[in-house]
Amino acid sequence: MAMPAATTLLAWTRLLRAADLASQHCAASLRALGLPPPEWYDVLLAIERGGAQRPRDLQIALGTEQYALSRLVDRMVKARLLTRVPCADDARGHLLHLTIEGRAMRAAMWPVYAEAIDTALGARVPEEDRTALARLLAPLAEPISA
Amino acid sequence: MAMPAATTLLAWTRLLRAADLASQHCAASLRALGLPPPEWYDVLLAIERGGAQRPRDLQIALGTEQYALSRLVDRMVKARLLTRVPCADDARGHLLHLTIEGRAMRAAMWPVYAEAIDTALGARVPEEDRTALARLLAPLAEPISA
DNA sequence: GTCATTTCCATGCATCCGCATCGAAAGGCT
DNA sequence: AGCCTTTCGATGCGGATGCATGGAAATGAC
Repeated sequence: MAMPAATTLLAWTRLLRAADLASQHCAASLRALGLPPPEWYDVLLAIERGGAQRPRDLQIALGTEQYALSRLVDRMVKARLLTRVPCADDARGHLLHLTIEGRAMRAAMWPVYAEAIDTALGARVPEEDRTALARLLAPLAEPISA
Repeated sequence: MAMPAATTLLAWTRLLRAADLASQHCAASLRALGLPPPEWYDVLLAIERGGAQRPRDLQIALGTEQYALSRLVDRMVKARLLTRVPCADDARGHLLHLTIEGRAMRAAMWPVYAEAIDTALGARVPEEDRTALARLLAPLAEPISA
């Protein structure tokens, strides 16, 4: 029945609550300005940094579900931020390229996204504690049962 | 443009990733045994601990959106775990009572929920670090802009 | 009392998610 | 070559979410 230790329960509830509040705040900030949700930014950034990629690669990098990414890409293509280009060496897949508007959108989102992150996290935890927090969270940011 | 500090970005990504992995694991564990999702447990526990409550109280205690809770309660009533009882002193609302099955369900969920929490968190972070983690997360678990 | 405001909860509608499954191509085996 | 298995990505369908709004009761101002 493995009753978790009290410290485990406390860390658990705070972890979930903190992440929920933070991501809520971030999504709300973007939405308030008519900008797309955070996931869009993550996709745009990943492609801008890593160059054109295949859905599978993005899926792994971003930790999303396969079908979720597939549909997210659908929406972003429809919004003309991404294009699907047939893949030369694998006819099953395709490469995701940023459009000009895609780059522009990422640039437009960044200040808002950054500000939201700083309000939700940076401004509420001193530098030293943020470092410690990142260190303590490191093992938890790895896939479970590793 | 408030470019967040590097430590802020690192803590940010790990916080979101860690919480996502943890809650995914927990939801998956329950689902694998045909049990309801974690939110149901939280509602059942809150009522079992605090006695019959009004939706508004639960909403605040659990940090959910008003409409989300309303529909969550709908589902739980339909599943016969909860009953809505007219409220004597306020005809707008009602009190949420646990049914026998509600109590039984909470009891049935707990071992699985507990095991999942321990696997996702307790077993991956030593006691000392969990304490530190809880302390560092404390400010972030409070509503933003407070 | 009357009327405006606020609180409490539900719901229509569009979107999004989760699960299972599918078709198609690639890779492996004999 | 032929066939089986694995990988890649999309999608049908039911259900959940978010947003806005609705209606009804309570509260407050006068």
